[in-house]
Amino acid sequence: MNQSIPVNQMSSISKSSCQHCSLSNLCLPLALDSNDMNRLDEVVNRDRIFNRGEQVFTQSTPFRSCFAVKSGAIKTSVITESGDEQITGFFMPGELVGLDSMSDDIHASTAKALERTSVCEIPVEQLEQLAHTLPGLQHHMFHLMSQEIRNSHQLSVLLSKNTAEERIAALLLSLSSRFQRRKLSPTHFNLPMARNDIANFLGLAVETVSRVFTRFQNQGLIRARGRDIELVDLEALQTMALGNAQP
Amino acid sequence: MNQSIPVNQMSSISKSSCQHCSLSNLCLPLALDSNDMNRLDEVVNRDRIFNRGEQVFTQSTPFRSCFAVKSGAIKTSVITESGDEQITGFFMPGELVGLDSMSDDIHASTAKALERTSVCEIPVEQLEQLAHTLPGLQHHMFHLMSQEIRNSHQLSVLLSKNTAEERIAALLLSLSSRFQRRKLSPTHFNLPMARNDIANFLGLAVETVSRVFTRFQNQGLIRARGRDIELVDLEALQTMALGNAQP
DNA sequence: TCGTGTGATTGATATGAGTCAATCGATCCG
DNA sequence: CGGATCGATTGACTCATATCAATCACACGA
Repeated sequence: MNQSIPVNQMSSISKSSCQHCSLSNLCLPLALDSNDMNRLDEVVNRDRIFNRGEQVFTQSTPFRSCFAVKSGAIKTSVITESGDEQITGFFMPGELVGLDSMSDDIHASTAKALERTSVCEIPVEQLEQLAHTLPGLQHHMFHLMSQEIRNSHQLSVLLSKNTAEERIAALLLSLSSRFQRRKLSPTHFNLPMARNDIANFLGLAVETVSRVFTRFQNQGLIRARGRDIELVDLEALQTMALGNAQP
Repeated sequence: MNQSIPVNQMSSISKSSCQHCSLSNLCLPLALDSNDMNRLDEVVNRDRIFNRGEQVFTQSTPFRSCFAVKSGAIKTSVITESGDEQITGFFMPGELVGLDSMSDDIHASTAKALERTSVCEIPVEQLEQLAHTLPGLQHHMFHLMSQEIRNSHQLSVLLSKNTAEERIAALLLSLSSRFQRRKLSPTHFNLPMARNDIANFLGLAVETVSRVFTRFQNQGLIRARGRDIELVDLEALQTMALGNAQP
């Protein structure tokens, strides 16, 4: 159990340990001290690679693992009985995918790589066991899951209360702050997803998304060339995202 | 630790133990054997009563406890920065409220009693500790939270993909199945919430809700007099709720 | 180099649900 | 009992966004 690796050998595995992962301050290790991190290291199945469009897991198949995004991006979606897809989330590096099926036996959603993506696979059975041993990890898991609930509630608010413009402003700002957390530019980035995905996620038609993008561009709020996005007027976007505030 | 109560004394406390709660097969005890249930009993703050309209907890106040609904009903909602309310869920007896704030320090939502409601208060600190000791409870908590995520995703689907009629049909059926779980009539019940709440929850105007109710009534799908609802044609409602299935 | 396909944009039109406004019904209370 | 209040219903009109349809633009393989 305490088979930790001597320090002087660590550099050789730096790429494949939570300790040295550049995302350790965003991901699960966030909750652990270095001793406990080794325990986590032992159960993580590192560096699984998926190409754009490949499924990481599929709705209604047995649920065995959660996945932490290391690089790239993932979308999750549920397929309704009537056959249409609703994207339920976008996941960026450092974020944990699959929590909507925790302690269930089948996946409640499908996860698909939006671009070439590497993930760490964390078998649930061992994750639960570990969480049982390490109170900090259990606490963190609860935290992540409740955050996921709040995110989803936030989406519900967007969908039921906000206009197309407000929804898109909100999405752009959400992405922005997530890039910022990773020390990347919060104002200039590449959208990992297609217009279609944005539309689906926000409950809009693709055409509407397109129109809003050009409108934003004309108003000088953003500069967009395909997936290359520059947020020019953050302030204005923030006001926009807040919606029709009537005092 | 093993201070279980002799069997012959149990009846005297039947009203205030998880063991003898009629909801034990729906609620947290579901995950526990009778020994462990006593541990839970010790930390639960039983029989807190709230009158209609009273807040069980309030958004942005310190988060200390989750609440299990014993009787009555609760709605949870988030208030956006722009000041409007979005109801995020209705909670019926046997259901756990407050999971969206687990392991956070402030409440992410407000919970309000829809009618005279009694709840069991479960302090989170002790709940986490207990979950740490009892793997079954931890597992169940993960399960409940992931279920909450799925519910919220389901709501997102409704809000972004379905018409007013489909949303209302879906809500009625959801309530129906929850009454059924409690061995109550799945076809004849009293709505715990006002039209206004339904509208808010489903992202509709009150007027629309009203119109759909009367339309359903005219089509012979339901019989409604105020909050008294009878589901006359379950089949048709189910087809309706599935939405525009195009084969 | 040229199709060919996929995703994005733009325009014209239709519609589901929101908004505004009036009425109704029930409950409450002086 | 009669006025007041609150929730629910119904009607008339409006509007944001979907839908339908065409074009555009870029990437890719032959």
